[in-house]
Amino acid sequence: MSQGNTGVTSQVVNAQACPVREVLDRVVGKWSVPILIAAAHGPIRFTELERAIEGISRRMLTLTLRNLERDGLLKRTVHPTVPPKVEYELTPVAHELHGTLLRLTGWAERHRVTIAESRAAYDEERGLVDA
Amino acid sequence: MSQGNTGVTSQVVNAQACPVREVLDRVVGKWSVPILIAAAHGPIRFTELERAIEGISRRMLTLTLRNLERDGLLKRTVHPTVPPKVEYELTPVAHELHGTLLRLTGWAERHRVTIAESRAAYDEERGLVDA
DNA sequence: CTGGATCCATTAGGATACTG
DNA sequence: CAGTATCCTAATGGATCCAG
Repeated sequence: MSQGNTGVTSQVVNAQACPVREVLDRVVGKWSVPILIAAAHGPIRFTELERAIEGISRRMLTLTLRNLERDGLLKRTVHPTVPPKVEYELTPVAHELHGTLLRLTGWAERHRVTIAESRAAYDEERGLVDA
Repeated sequence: MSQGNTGVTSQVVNAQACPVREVLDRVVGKWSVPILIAAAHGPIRFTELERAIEGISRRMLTLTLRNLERDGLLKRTVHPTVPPKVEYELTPVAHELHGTLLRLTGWAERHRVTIAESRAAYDEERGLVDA
């Protein structure tokens, strides 16, 4: 049991995670998750996203939206009205990811206190052992 | 259906994703996922991780391991032998995350070709429409 | 073997101002 | 409303050398 990794793991992680990591880095990037979750309930407008996420800059919202659209995770629809109206919605591929993202945030919610405590304890041991 | 986001989403994303995002940024960071997956099969040594992940620098491996240990996701065991032997293994909290991480990489594997194609198509439309 | 420390290049990302 | 462009700082991360 203590040797379950020797020689096998390297191939699993190498061959699969490497091309996958590029995808994941993009999809699970800093702002991608909240955007995908916010857009999961239906088409959502630029300004709505900007307010919903709070903390995101207009610049990063634009950049992340572009990347998600480029990767085929978001569908961008421009309504040629005045003032302009642009809506973003998940593509089928992104919808498939939604459940997993909820699991991810669910896990984070359930354990965020425990994690914070662990971090505090760790810092205390190393920061001011006996001062 | 096209208005499912108005006013409701903002609270969902704000109140939940914000504290959660800090946790996620750390856990789903660039190198955390491959490390957690590689360590899921049982205790694994520093050098084994270094070879298994391939592309990670010794520095980033150390830093990410420290963060994961600090957050209580990895348990670090030092065997006082010579030469030293250090093993990392998932904590129960991290084990709870493992299934979700596999879903995540599974999704990335299934769609990475589609995503690459989408990206290429997007670039072609904008890069050299008729040149 | 398992790191820590330092230096340096790249990139992410905020602030701000401007536009169709 | 929905962006784009520019500037500038902070963080990321590789390379290298040193150490218990």
